[in-house]
Amino acid sequence: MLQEAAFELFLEQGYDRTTVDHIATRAGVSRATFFNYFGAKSDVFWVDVDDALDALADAFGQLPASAGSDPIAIASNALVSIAAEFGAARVPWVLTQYDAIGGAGELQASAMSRLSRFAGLLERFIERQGDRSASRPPVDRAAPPHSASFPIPRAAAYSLAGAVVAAAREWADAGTGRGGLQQYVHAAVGPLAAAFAASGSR
Amino acid sequence: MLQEAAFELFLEQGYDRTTVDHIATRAGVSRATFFNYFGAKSDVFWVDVDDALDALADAFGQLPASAGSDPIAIASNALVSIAAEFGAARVPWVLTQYDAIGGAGELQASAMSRLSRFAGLLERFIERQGDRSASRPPVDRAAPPHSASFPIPRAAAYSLAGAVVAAAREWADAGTGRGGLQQYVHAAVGPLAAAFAASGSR
DNA sequence: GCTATTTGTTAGACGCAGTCCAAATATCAC
DNA sequence: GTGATATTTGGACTGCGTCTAACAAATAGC
Repeated sequence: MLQEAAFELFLEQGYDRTTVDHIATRAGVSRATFFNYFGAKSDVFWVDVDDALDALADAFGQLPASAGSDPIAIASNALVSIAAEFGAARVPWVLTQYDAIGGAGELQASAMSRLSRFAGLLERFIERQGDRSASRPPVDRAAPPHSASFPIPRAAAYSLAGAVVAAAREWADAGTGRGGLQQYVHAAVGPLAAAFAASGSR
Repeated sequence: MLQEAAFELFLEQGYDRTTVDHIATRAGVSRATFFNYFGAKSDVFWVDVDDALDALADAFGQLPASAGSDPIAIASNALVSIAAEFGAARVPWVLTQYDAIGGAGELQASAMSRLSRFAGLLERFIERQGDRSASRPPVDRAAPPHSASFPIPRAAAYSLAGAVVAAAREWADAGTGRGGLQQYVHAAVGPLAAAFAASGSR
């Protein structure tokens, strides 16, 4: 309802010219109430994505630690699985409308906290899964890296996160014949899972 | 000088309690002058990184298009090469001090524009290099992706960008025995170059 | 049903980043 | 030194986000 009011107004008059007061008035509440529901004006963009990140955190929390399995492949599969819930009709509104409404700077500024959370979830998951694998040495952070000792979880996590962002952008840009997000995520993360698996076994 | 003033004050009283007025006064100029040099308060964090991105854009602009060469490997090499300019003593100040000064939210909010620029440079470079390769079909954005037709430049660009971010974080976290950034970047992007090369040849 | 407590909304004050503009000052070329 | 140009300045302003006390609505207990 607040989100709907915001989206209507953004389309009518652009993001920058829409104030929080406008949104609150359109929704029939006070401005202070807006801030009870959203931490910032730009948070209205991210409801679906934040929900998906919650779902991902839940999914990771429920996967048992599997000694010997490839954590990056497991993480990739979880990503593809979450992506399955985003059919063609469920593109986050802002991804298809941001050109029309302006506000790309704000969108960008607010995206990083989501990306950072996402990468953090991936990293911690990969680390946790990887901790059960007896073949991995402790990470030595005080020394310059050699290829064999670079902490794979962080590089893998950030790369996967980047690939998923690329997939989401392709999906959003694809127009009405886009199908679901899953195929895009699968295609984008596929090469990475293989690469880090090959790298981690050295 | 404005940047130095800002960093002193951030250390003395934290990012949030340091206003632009404080910074300007410390530097002996007016507040309006601060905004002649920086678009936003948080831009003081990013001078070195912005310079590095400029250098990367220059490097990409000077590399000739090479038909048949692997653009991702070339891009990776360019990244490693730029990273060579960041010796142990040249860690961007904010990467080592952000815990001490607060302001992590602002740092994050301002990071995305840099990351987005970075990924865009990579993507356009890879596309431009790849355009000379007769073996690549035109990208069909209206159809759902299959592995063979997924637009590799974007996925590769975003993944590489992510990997570099991971490398930079490792580097910053590594403490005083860190050495230069180059080794970290090399280790992080290595698996990716191989992955997308293998994926692109299918 | 009545009272007390808890929860949610509101109006308004405030600080501050960022925008904008006209006036003041500094710099440059001749 | 003069005139043109460039830069800085002070100040007004908007809007986001924070905070608080007052008020309203919902809930719990008797």
